[in-house]
Amino acid sequence: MSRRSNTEQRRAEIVSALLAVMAEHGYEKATIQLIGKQAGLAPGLLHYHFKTKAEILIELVKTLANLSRQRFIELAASATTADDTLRAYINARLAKGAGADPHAVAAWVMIGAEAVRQPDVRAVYQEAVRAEMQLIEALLSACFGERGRAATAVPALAATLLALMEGAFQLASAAPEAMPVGYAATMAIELLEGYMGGASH
Amino acid sequence: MSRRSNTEQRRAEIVSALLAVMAEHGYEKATIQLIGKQAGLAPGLLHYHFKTKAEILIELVKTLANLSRQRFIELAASATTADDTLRAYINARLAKGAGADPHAVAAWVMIGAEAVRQPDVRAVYQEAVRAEMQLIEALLSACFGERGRAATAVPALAATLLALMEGAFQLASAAPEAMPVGYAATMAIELLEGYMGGASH
Amino acid sequence: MSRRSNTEQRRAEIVSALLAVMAEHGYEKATIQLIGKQAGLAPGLLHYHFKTKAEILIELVKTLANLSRQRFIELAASATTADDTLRAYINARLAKGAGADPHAVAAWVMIGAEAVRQPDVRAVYQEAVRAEMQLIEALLSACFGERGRAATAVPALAATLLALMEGAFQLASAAPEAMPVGYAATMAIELLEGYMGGASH
Amino acid sequence: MSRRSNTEQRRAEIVSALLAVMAEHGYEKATIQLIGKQAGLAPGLLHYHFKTKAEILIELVKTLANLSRQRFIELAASATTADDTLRAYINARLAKGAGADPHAVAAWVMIGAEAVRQPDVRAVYQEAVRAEMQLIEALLSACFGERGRAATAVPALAATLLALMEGAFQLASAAPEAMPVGYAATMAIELLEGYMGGASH
DNA sequence: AATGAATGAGCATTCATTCAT
DNA sequence: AATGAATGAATGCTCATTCAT
Repeated sequence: MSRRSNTEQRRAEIVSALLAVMAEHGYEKATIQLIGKQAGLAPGLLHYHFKTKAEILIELVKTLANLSRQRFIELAASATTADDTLRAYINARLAKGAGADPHAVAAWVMIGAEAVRQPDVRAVYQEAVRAEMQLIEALLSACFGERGRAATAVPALAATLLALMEGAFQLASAAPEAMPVGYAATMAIELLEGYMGGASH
Repeated sequence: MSRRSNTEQRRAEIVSALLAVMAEHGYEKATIQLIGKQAGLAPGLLHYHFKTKAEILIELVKTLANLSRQRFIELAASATTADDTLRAYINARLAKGAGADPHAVAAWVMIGAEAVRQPDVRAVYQEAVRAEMQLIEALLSACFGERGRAATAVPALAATLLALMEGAFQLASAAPEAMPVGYAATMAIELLEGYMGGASH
Repeated sequence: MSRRSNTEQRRAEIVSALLAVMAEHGYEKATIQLIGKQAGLAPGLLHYHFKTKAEILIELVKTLANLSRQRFIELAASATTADDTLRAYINARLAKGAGADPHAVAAWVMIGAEAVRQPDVRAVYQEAVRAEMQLIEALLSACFGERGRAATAVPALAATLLALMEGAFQLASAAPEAMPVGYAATMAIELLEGYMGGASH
Repeated sequence: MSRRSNTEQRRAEIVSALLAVMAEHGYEKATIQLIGKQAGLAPGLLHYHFKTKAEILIELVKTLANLSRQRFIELAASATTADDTLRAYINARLAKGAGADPHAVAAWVMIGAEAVRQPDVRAVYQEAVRAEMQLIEALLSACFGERGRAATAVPALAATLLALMEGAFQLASAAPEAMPVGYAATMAIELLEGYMGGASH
C-alpha cells in the first residue's frame, strides 16, 4: 500500500553530512546546500526530515556524545582494574589511532562555540557535559577506592580532566603544528597518578 | 593645525566592540551593523578603518593575546620564586576575580573555533599558542631548576597546562552550571606540584 | 465486484478541508500538506484527485455558491408572499443562527480576494455573482409586483443588496468587534421596504 | 558631514509600489523583488527601510485610510448642509471619476482579506473601520438633526452603509462586468433618504 | 573622517508538484 | 487509490561591502 519510511536512515545520513561539513567549514558556513551535496540529497529534503538547521545540529550533538561513550565502552571492556578503566577512558578520548576521528573532534569544537550562543545547543551540550562529569567522577572514585584512600576533591579533579580533554581537542583542531605529539593522553594519566598516589603524603 | 588622526583610537574602539558583540553572538552573527552600534559608529566607518571584517578579528586575536600577557606581567611582578611566578601565571589565566573578563574568555572560545576554518585567523592563533607554549615552558623549566631536578617532559607538560586552560575557558563559557566553582586554578597548581615534586621518586 | 470509486467523496472531503484551512490561513498559506492534514489524507492523494491546488479552489467556489442557494431554498419553503421570500433570502444570507457558518463566510472573503487576481477563480466567482444578481432581481421584481408598483431600478437595487451582503461578510470576518450586533439583516430589510414602499410618493 | 536621510521619501515610494503591485497580484504574490522593481529599488533596500514585508503592508493600510479621509475632506469643503456633506462622503468613497483609484480599491480588498488572517493587519484594519464608523455615525446624526427627527438606529445604519461600500469595492474589483454601472453611490443615497425621510411615518 | 543609503549575492525555509512503491 | 519521500524553484531576509555626500 504505502511507502516504507526511511526517515531514520535519512536523518542519520544528514547528521553525518553535517558532521563532515561542519568540521571543515563551521556551523554557519555549513549551508543546507552544502550539507545536502555532502549527503547526496536535494536541499529541500533536509527540511523534510528536519524542521530547522539547528535541529540537525542538536541531533549531531547527541550523536557525538553517544559515539564517544560507545568508544569508551569498547575500550573499557578488557580493563580489569579501576586504573585500567581510567586509562581506557582517557585513551578512548585522547589517544590518536583507531577510532579517533579528527572530523568528530573538530565538529565538537565548533559545537562548543555554538553552545555559547545558541540556548538550544547549550542545553544539550550541558547535558553531555554533566553526563561526562558523572562518568569521570565515578572512574576517579573507583581509583581512589582501589588505592584504599579517601576520595579527595573528585569533582574538581573530574572537571580538570574534562577541561584538559576539551582543550586538547581545541588545540588539536586549531593549532596542531604548535603542539607536541601525543602529549595529552600520556600526560593526563601521569598527572592523575601523581595526584592520586601522592596527595596524602 | 589640522585634525589629529584618531585612527588608532578608532581601531581600538572597533576591536573592543567586536569583542563584546562576539562574546554574545559569535563571529558570524557579529554583523558590521551590530559592531558599529556597540561602538557608537556608523557601519561605513568600520570599513574605513578596516578593509574587511576578518581583519578586525585578526586584530582582536592579537589584542587578546597581548592583554593576557599584560595581566600575567602585572601579577608576576611581586613573585620572587619560580613557583610563585608559575602560580601567578596560572592565576592570571584561570582565577576569577579582578581582571577576569568573561567577555574576553567567551570571545577567545569563538576565536578558537574560527581558527579551525579561517587560515588567516589560524595563523595568528597559532602564533599566540606558540608564544604561550614558550612562556609556559620557561616557567616550568625554572620550577624544575628551583627544585634542583632535571626538567622532564617540559613541552608535553606545557601543552597539557595550556590545554587545561583552553578547556576551562570553553567549559566556563558554554556550561558553567555544570562545573564546580573555582576548580581550575587550584587543581592545575596541585597537579603540577604533584608531578614536579614526585615524578622522580 | 471491484472497489467502488470513492473519488467523488474524496473530492468533497478535500474541498471541505480547503474551506476550513482557508478560513484561517488564506489561500496561499493553505498548503497542500495542511489541507491534507485537515482532511486526514496524504499530500500526494490531493494531486491524484485534483490536478492543481487552484482546481480545488475552483471547486470550493462552486460548492459554496450551491450551499448558499440550498440554504435559501430551505428557508424560502415556508414563505407565501414575495416579501416573505425576500426576507427569507436575506436571512439565509445574513442572519446569524442555524446554518450560518463563519468558516464559509471567511473562506468566501478569501475567495473574493483571489478572484481579483486569478482569472480562473474570477470566472467562476463572476458566474456566481451573476446568478445571485438574477435571483435577487427576481425577488425584488416580485415584491414590486406584489405592491402593484412598477419595478424601479431593480438591477441597481439588486446590486446594492448584493454589495451590502458581501461587505457584511468582509466586516464580519475582519473586524467583528467594531460592528454592531445583528445589524445587517434587519437594516437591509428596513432599507428595502423604505425604498419600495416610499419611492413613488 | 553626513548624508541627509531620505528614509521618509523612500518609505513612501515603497508603500506606493506595494499598492500598485498588490492591486494586481495580491499580497502574497507581491514579492519583495516585484515591489522593488516597481519602485525602481534594489530588493535589499526595502528591508533597509522596513523591517519586514508585513510592516510595509501595515504602513499601506494606514496610508490608504488617510488618503480616503483626505478625499472626503476635499469634497466636503463646499457642502453646506448635513445632507450635502453625507452626499459628499458617499461620492468621495463610491463615485467613479476624479480621485477614484481602482488600484487603491483593489488593494483595499486584498487588505481586507489579509486582515482576516494577519493579526497585525487586522489591528490597523479594525482601527480604520472604527474611525470610519464614527465618521459615518456623525454624518448620519447630523442628517437626522437637520430633519428635526430623533436619530434612529444610527450605529446599525452606519454599519450598513460601511458594509455596502466595502462590498461595492469587492464587487468592483472582482466582478465589474456583472454589475450595473454607477449603481452604488446613487442607490446608497436614495436608500438612506428613503429611510431617514420615511422611517417615522 | 564620517555618514547612512544602496547593492546584490547568499541564506534558511516553504511548497506545489512528481513519482516510486 | 494511496503513501510519503523527493525535487527544485521561489521567497523573505541578512549582511559584507561600496559609495555618494
